Amino acid sequence: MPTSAGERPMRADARRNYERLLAEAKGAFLEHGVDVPLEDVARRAGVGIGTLYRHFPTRLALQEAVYRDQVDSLVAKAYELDEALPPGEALAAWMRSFVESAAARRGLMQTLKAVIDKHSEVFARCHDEIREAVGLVLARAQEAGTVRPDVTVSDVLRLNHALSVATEHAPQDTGRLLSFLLDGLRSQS
Amino acid sequence: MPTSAGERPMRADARRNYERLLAEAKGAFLEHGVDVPLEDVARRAGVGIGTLYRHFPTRLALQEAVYRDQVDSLVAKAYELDEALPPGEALAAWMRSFVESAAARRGLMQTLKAVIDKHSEVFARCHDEIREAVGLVLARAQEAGTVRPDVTVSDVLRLNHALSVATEHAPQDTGRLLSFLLDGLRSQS
DNA sequence: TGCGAAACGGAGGATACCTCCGTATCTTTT
DNA sequence: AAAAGATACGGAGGTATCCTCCGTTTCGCA
Repeated sequence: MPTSAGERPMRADARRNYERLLAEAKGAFLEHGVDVPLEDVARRAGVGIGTLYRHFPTRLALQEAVYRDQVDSLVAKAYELDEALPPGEALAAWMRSFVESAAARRGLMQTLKAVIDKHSEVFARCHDEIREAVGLVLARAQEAGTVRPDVTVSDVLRLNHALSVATEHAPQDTGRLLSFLLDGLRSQS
Repeated sequence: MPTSAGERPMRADARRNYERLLAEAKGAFLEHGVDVPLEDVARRAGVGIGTLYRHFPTRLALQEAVYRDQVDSLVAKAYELDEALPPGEALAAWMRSFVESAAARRGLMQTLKAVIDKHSEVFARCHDEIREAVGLVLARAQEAGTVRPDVTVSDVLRLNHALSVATEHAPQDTGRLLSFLLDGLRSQS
């Protein structure tokens, strides 16, 4: 969100730079991993390093911002699948798409974890949004009987993350492992 | 292993320094994470930075060496549980102990992953040992019918790792998530 | 158009990495 | 036991990246 929270709108140049930085950071992270020198990101965006640090005081702040886009699209996906599929199938489909999209974003899963563990404010917002979306899909799956009732939203998110990390460099195994996991979530033991 | 592979034994001072470095690295990783400055490790061990780099040319090499100890004890644990428990239960017990011990070693799970992905030689040795141990336990569980036959050793290791990373900072959820996972490995769908 | 606020940029101090080579220590030989 | 040769040590210093600080520039409002 390129406006200072609740205050007057950003100046035009500031907003422009913020957006260019975000876009270039996303590209740079994908190309060179999340440890790419921040000076490179600044150069790609055509701004000074000082400007980068003003907008994103830490590396994690920049990673969070990039990450936020992905959360948004996962949230949208959850609602979309909820409408498109029968209640018993949407959760599995969403988890599949989560894990697949994670595979394309190298290193960002570790960032996600760092963010989760840090209880950051940025994450808190994403957190609520994604919990709400996944909560909806999960509840329907449980009503439909395809997921046992004692599974929580946190469980789903955590397991998704776990699987993403594990198969980051072994995408061919992702499907099998996810299906084991889904079986586990289904069975009433 | 503080002897140069297959060649003449290390000089006494070299061996001493190697061992001190390893011990201090283990401590420093636990206290400050695996990103602790290597100069600190060298200082703690009472050697120069050059000595550290001679024994461990990269950070990963040092992490691998520390990690190796843990693999050894997990391998031992697998054989131990195989003897102590009925065949259907040893695998679950081993996975439980893996995940629990991982929780105590912050950051090292990420190292494990880096090592796995790198196909390093050091890992290759550990790899064989642990695959053999887990393979034994897994095969018995499959014979006993508590694990479906299409689960592989890689699956078990990968899932273990995933869970360890995911619950590194949420140990209270570890048990539940693992039990979901085990249910998934058991059910024939 | 002019002025104050906001943002920019990059120099530079600090930290960490890692190599290189003169010095010190150990081991073997006589 | 002493010397020679092999091996290992240590840390100075070049390089890379981080991140702050502040003089300069740009923007927006009146």
